[in-house]
Amino acid sequence: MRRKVTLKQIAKELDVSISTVSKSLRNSLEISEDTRQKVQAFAKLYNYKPNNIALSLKNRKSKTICIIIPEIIHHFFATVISGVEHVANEKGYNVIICLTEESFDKEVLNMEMLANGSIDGFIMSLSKETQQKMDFHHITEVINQGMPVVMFDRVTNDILCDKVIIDDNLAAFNATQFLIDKGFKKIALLTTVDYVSVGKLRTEGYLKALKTNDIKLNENLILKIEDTDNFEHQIVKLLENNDIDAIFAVNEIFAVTAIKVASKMGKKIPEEVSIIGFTDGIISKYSSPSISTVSQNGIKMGEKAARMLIEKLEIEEEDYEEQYKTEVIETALVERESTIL
Amino acid sequence: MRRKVTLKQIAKELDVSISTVSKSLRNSLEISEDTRQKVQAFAKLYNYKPNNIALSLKNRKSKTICIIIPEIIHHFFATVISGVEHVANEKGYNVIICLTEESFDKEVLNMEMLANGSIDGFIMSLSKETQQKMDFHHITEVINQGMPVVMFDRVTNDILCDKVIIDDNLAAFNATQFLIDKGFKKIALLTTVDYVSVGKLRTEGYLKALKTNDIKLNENLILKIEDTDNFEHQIVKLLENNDIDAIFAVNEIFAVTAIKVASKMGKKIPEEVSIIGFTDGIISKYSSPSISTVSQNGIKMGEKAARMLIEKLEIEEEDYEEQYKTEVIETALVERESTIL
DNA sequence: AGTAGTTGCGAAAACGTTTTCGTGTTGAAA
DNA sequence: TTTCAACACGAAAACGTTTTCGCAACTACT
Repeated sequence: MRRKVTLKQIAKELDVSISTVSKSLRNSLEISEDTRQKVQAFAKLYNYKPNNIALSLKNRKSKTICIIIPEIIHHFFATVISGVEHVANEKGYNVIICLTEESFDKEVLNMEMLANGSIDGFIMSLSKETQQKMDFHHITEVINQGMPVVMFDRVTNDILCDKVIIDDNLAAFNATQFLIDKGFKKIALLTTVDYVSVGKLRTEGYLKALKTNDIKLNENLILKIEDTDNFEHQIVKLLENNDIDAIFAVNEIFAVTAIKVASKMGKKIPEEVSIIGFTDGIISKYSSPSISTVSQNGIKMGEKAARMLIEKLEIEEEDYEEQYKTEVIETALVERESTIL
Repeated sequence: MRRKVTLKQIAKELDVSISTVSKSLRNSLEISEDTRQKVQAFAKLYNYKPNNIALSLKNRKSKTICIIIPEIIHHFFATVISGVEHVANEKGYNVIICLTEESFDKEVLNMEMLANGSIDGFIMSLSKETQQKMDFHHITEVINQGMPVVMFDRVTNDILCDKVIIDDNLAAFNATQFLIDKGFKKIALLTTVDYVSVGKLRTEGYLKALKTNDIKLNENLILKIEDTDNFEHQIVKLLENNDIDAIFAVNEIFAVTAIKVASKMGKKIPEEVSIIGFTDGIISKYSSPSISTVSQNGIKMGEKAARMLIEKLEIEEEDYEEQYKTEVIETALVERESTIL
């Protein structure tokens, strides 16, 4: 067990000053060729690597960013992390993850914990509880301290910062329009409760599409699912009590569950009911039938968010100007087996 | 934009020494009640929080652990992270993630980068390339520096350290035995190439089950899939050229793909072919038919690994004794629709 | 020989903590 | 009045870097 060697030890060993060692290793011309060689050889021999923590303290930046998400066992968030990690790695940054488990308190705690030098900036998607409470003081706090924050997917207008989103409204509109263009008029909507920002927006897109096409809204066809644990019977009821020819679901789980339920009820998909989901995850891809879906490119979102954050981080203090952008990532409709041709 | 306040600033403002401030905040009896109150009030007012980096440097520990995995867009690894994060959080540790994308070089780079003070220990699962190369110098290096490492799932006997695994061999044996007990004798195996440690072990379990039950091995029924991108046609061929009544797949993707392929070929599942997968992920759960599978509790593995690592980290230097454990996490067979009753 | 410029290096400060040790002041006991 | 402990606080070192500045010693020019 050989502890890591430090500048001090090298200096002592070689009987020079710490400064000389440091400069030699950074190839400063201030130091004679001779000494440099000697120091470098010694450092290599003992496998010297500068201590990151000391560097962080000195430079007052940790080259680490934190991504805060509700949960990780969720394909979309996993893809976002992947995107973030990818560009972070490329730019020499580390990524710390924090899971809020949809809890406001954990979100606050995590941010407070890390905002004290450990990290240089945040990339985050709000927890459900935070969205419900509409309490964002922890975020303003951090921003006021001069720490950049980039929000993605689940964002809020109450905070001024960079954001990366998809046009949930438009994407939902397009998906619904797609169904309408196929000739469907009795389109059910499986959505979340309204305080989930993306759910709300997607619901609005659905409504807009109906309106645009002069289809009368039937409230009975809209199912707002609160508890994501046990909602199959709600879908059963929806399908039993209504004559439905297509379903638009605001996420994968809702979509695949609808398929399962419908199949069990003997409805053929897509012949009798067409289904479109949201989030192009692994479920949609491997489901039978595979699910047509609005693809929300998590990797791209993550990459974009990371790029925006790092850009902010690397602006020199003096040329800093407060200016926030909201980037909209393109979505696409991926046609698979759950919709008729 | 109010920069974070430091001990120094408080000291200056209150006209006392830095030591006094520090002690007051830690409620040292050395400082008079009066001064303590004053300092604490001031600190609270200005929302003082100690700088983590400075603490890390001082204490020579960062309270951060790193988890290195091949990829994150993979249900199993996501669950492991979730488990790790959960106990890390509980114990006051942060989690840094590194993705190797199955690349040896990235694995080495990441470890070297972080082993310099940034983190206190590693939790890792080997990349495919590393397993193929059998080059583990980067890991021994880190361990020699006195940094604890816990390996999980994809481990190697060449490294002495704590490990968390499932009994892949036994689990595969049981799954195969389960099929045999149903009366099947023509059981195909969809597995990986041998250098993937878990794939190899699972293959061995399958072979053992056949042997134990005196079923003659038919090499044609074993498909070793190398390229995970485009292997459907291989499965098609397997099913076309052989009379098969059951399939054991060493992962979810293989299993669900087998289902898709078989269904397309008109084979009824589970009536004509029963299928068992490995890894109880989201695909198996939501596939139609849902897939019977060997459940490998990622959360538990992550939790266990984190606990083992943190335990090592918190042992006092003097009572440290080199002793490594390998924990085996229980697996279970989850019966779903892809196997007959 | 005297001056100016170059070369090579070291001391020390800084980043923000914690902690050990020292020291001056007070109060009480002898 | 002297002595000593208790009290309240500050100086400084330490963690491991980088960087500024200062200072010798040498070289080269008048």
